[in-house]
Amino acid sequence: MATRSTIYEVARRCRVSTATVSRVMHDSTGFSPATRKRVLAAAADMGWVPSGPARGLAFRKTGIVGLLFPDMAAFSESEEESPLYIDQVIRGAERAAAAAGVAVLIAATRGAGRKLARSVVGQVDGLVVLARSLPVTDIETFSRSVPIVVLADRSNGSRLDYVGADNRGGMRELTAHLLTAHRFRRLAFVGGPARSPDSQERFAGFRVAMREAGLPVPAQPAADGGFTEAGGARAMRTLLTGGKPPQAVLFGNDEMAVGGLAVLRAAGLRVPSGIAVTGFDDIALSRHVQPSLTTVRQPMLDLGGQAVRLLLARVAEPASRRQSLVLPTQLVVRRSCGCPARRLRVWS
Amino acid sequence: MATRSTIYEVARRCRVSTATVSRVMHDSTGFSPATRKRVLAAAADMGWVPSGPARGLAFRKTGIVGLLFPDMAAFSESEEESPLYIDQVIRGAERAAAAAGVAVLIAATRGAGRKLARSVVGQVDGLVVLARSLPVTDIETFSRSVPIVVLADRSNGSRLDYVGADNRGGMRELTAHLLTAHRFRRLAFVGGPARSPDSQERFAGFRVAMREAGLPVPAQPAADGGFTEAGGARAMRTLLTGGKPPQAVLFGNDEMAVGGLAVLRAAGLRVPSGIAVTGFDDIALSRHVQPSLTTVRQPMLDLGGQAVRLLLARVAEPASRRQSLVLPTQLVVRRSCGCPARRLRVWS
DNA sequence: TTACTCACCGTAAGCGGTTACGTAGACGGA
DNA sequence: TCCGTCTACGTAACCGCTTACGGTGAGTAA
Repeated sequence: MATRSTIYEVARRCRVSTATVSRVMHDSTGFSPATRKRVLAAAADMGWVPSGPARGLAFRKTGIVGLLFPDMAAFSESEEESPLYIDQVIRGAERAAAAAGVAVLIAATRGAGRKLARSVVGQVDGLVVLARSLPVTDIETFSRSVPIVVLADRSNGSRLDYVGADNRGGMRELTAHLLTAHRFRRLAFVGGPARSPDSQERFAGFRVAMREAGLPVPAQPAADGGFTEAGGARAMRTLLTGGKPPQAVLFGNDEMAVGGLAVLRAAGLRVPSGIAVTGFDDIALSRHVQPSLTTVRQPMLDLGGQAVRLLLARVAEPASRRQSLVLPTQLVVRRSCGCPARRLRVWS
Repeated sequence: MATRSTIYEVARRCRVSTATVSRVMHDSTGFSPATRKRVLAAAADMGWVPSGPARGLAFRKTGIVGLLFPDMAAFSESEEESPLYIDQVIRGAERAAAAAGVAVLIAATRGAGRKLARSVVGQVDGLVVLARSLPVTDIETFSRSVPIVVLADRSNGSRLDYVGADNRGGMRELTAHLLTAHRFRRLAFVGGPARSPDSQERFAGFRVAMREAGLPVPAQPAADGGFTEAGGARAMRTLLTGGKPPQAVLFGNDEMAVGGLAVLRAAGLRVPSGIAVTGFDDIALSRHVQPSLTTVRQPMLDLGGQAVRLLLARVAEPASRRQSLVLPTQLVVRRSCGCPARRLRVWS
């Protein structure tokens, strides 16, 4: 049951050589229509599927690209969750890959998984590495055997292709919106994990906007919410217990903002009239929470898609110049910042 | 740049044979501690990663399991989207796989992708096939070369291992809740795509509950929303334009329910006082919409996880008896059905 | 000394495909 | 008839790794 047949068996079945079978399968030339028919028929009714490893070995190409990502949620120790947008990145990557006829091998490196990562590297034609899924030294090592594009983390491997979103620009634009359109002055920024490049870049954008407005520029985020809903709630509470609460809280991502909103609701504070709230990412939730969340949209599908496209380009042309792609973000103004309600979007 | 080195180069570098290198790498026996050290050092600083295809060929195992799913959203023709829960299934599968040290090869078969599916089959030790991603005949064919477990679609291959959620039971329980706790009598069921097994099973559960309550049992869903938010909105509108509107609308999944809620809000109808609404799946959104959505939780991570576990079990023991696993669902009572508000969950 | 054991290691035959190269036969032209 | 060309195949080497098997030298017992 479930026994793979080989090309030899197919060949024997229709009294030709394996070379002929192979040729027929690649619809190249060198066989008569009659043999073609026989081979195809034999292959079909034997249910023959060519061995991937064998082809990979002969071709020195597997037709697979790898995608490594952190999945911290699987650690019970750390409450740190994998941001929801990873799913979207995977989807985007898969689509771009499918368009090129290649499949995607995914593996989470939960801090440890060195072993698995190695085996993935051995299997693929190229690798997309999401931020914080692999120590820099490993990326360095692996990039010696396989092309790599790093996603959303420019901190490492300046030699490598890079794709990321314009976190800085996005947060700067959002901050400027709060500063100019709403004339808020006391803003609090809630960061994600301290070592997360996303978080760092967004905080940097916040600082830029503050500086440009001539306001005091904090050296650190006002609180740290670890990019999780629970963490956002905790951060919100600490901000509330301090002295004078801020006029607006900028959460480093949407999930934290959602947690923050729940705390404010429970505390009887109105959003945005009492305090304004914003997020980042524009996850599916954000349109639906009450009040709807002002945020910055990250082109999540595109991140995955472009990463794969870049990767395939490099696989095809290994010597080409290094590419660095920063995808634009988009300010999404909804209710939670204090902007007037707009007509609800109802599906037509 | 990015050139793979081979085991021969490693062997030559430290003046041993490839056999020895291989032995060291598998920490089997047959070498001195000194050679071990040399080999390890050489391998490390050459950045050698063993070729997956070569290993796969020699071992007749790749250490990869495949996951095939439909991704209809990529079709512009059909508005039909891939349900959000696919992401969760993928995550669950990846975790279970990682626990066993194998990676997951994912590929969407967008109706067509026969070619890609074949190549996936050739690469993997086993395959998980999500409902409606492959015609039954293909599943049949592929199962001759590789173990397959089908996910969420019991319609095909009774010979194959199966994992699914108790859609029928879940919808039956939910319907019974509306019938007994709320004493609703006029219920409308909104289905997904007609050929979706999920949709069919849920509708079946609805019918069972209706019959048990002695109420008229519809032969068809009251409307069809294609499992999408937009489709749910459309379905809701048609239900509203008919004669006497139902007291409660049971959507076949949460996404449609969310679309329905938006329409009701726009139409000025209150939920649940004017009309009750329920969903199915318990996606992340459902807790956050207004009013929060009463629904049935599907163990989405588990679906993927158990599928992979079953698969690996069969790979290890090909002759074992066929397994069929139906995971329980869980009724999640929130506001949209008319149950009293409960304390909001605030993260502690 | 001889024989035997054992640790350590090399040789080479696969695994299942691809493909460069060789060849047999048909056919046409001189 | 002979030679060249072209089509339709077969032969066998190779891709990089694993592993059964055989070999060598040191140590040990007889």
